[in-house]
Amino acid sequence: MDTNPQRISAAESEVMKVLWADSPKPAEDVLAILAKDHGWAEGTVKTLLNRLLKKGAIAADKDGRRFLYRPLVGREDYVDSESQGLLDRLFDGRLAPLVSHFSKREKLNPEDIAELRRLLDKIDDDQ
Amino acid sequence: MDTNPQRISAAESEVMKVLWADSPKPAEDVLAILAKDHGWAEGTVKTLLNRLLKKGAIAADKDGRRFLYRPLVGREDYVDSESQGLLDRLFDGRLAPLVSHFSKREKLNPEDIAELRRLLDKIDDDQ
DNA sequence: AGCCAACGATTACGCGTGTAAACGAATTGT
DNA sequence: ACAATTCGTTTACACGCGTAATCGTTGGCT
Repeated sequence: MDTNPQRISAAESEVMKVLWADSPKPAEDVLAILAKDHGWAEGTVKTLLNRLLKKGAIAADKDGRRFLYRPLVGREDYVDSESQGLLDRLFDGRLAPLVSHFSKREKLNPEDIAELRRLLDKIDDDQ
Repeated sequence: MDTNPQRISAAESEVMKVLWADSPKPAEDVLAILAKDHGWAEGTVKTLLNRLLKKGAIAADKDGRRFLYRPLVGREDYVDSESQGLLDRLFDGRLAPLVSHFSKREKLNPEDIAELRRLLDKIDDDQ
């Protein structure tokens, strides 16, 4: 059971990031990285790993005395649902209004614009 | 006190949307809209208005026996912090990777692409 | 003057989350 | 074999949020 996609919280997503970057990994390695990056205590990381397990977002495979954790939810899927959600909530589900917003806020430098243009050209080429 | 910008939750943002659309408004009007759109009870809307007041996101001006509510936080600012937050969390703070992501997920139709191109051209013209 | 209606303020309550500590079982070193 | 260490599991706890109900006050109506 648990066919339903459960939400991954902000703190949990930090754990996912670590596993997406390289997995499978023992809890120890995950802890080491998150302790360094976020100052999280061991218990915190353990809790997050367990919650992710319950949510079906990761799996744990026994490897001798310990477990190796790996993501079940793909990073692309996660990123997609998060960004689509934001677009839906704030920009009528479309990208252009978001870009327009950033432009109005002067958050686009010429380099960004050039990069976007290259991207669009490439998309056209591929199609 | 309360110089710090407090976070606006999802439900609260629905109230903000109503006030951004047209304000000032008495609670009754806000309620009417949200009851219709989301089926929220009176108490729910009152709570949300109060939380927004405490957070400093809206103001209430006495108008006879009731209050008229109006936003203090601008919609643009809200949209900006939300979208910048997402970009920072998922796309290294940059727009291009997001657009690239959408393209890979085949969420960009030719019309979207054309619109983006027009946007970029317009930005260039303005600068 | 007293009661009712309207409206804001206070209180409630379960769930998810951030942040851990404590507990228990298994393994390894002595 | 026993103790210490190492992992995973269970329990904890405060806070924000979604979702209201109830309380209290004030102004209007009779």
